[in-house]
Amino acid sequence: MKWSELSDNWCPVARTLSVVGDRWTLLILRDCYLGKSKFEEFAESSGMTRHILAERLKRLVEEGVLERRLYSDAPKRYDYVLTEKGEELRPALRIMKDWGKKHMPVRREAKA
Amino acid sequence: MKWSELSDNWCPVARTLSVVGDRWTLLILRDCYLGKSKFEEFAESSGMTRHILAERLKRLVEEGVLERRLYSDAPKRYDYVLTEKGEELRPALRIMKDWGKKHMPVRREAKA
DNA sequence: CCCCTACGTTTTGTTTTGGAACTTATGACA
DNA sequence: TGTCATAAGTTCCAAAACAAAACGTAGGGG
Repeated sequence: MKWSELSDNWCPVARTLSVVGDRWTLLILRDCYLGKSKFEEFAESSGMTRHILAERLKRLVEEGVLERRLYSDAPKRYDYVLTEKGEELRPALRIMKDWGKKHMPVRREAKA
Repeated sequence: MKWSELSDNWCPVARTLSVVGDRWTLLILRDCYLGKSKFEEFAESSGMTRHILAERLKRLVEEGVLERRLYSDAPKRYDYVLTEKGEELRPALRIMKDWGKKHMPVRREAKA
């Protein structure tokens, strides 16, 4: 089965994961919860490639998790802010943060 | 940046995601929370390929999220059960379930 | 004019995934 | 004895996703 077919799965967990259950997407949300909103901020903070970042942002906007907002007219610049729908995933990230702190100690040097 | 380098990130969310933040892994955990434990159960329930399933189970065992358990001597058969570490991610899945119910309605026919 | 910022897109080569067939060990049936 | 079924994987190959780096675009500042 392809991942893309998951958005109509009977299981609500699967449908949620069809939006945020890939590599990187939840890291974008983490940055949003930390107050970041700009493309360059996400790119630098997460270490993901600009290619993938652009794709994921597009999808998050399509799904109504983020909103693309014009914040500068000249030159045209857009950033990304959480919608209410996006805010409601915050508790899940909080649990992952606590779980990581407890169960996933850093072994080598931190990189980013 | 490669995904595999994420396990030593400074951010505990990133470290958590280095284990469960890919396509399919959280779906395995969902099945575990629903009481499933067998390879064939996971394969059928999630719709993922056996190839990927085997890889993900191996990783979850390595990370101490699941435990591989001999449940039949002849023929040798193994299944997978949650450790305490694995149990502690359950609340995150619960949030995703609620989020999916609220924000991700099924559009077409359910498949699996 | 030329360089800087910032949000992307394109290109190229590598890695991961999807799908299906195959393996191994055993029990059940006839 | 031979054939079928079960269950946990493994192997193969083509297709899709990804990483890295360069390029594009639309101003602003010196």
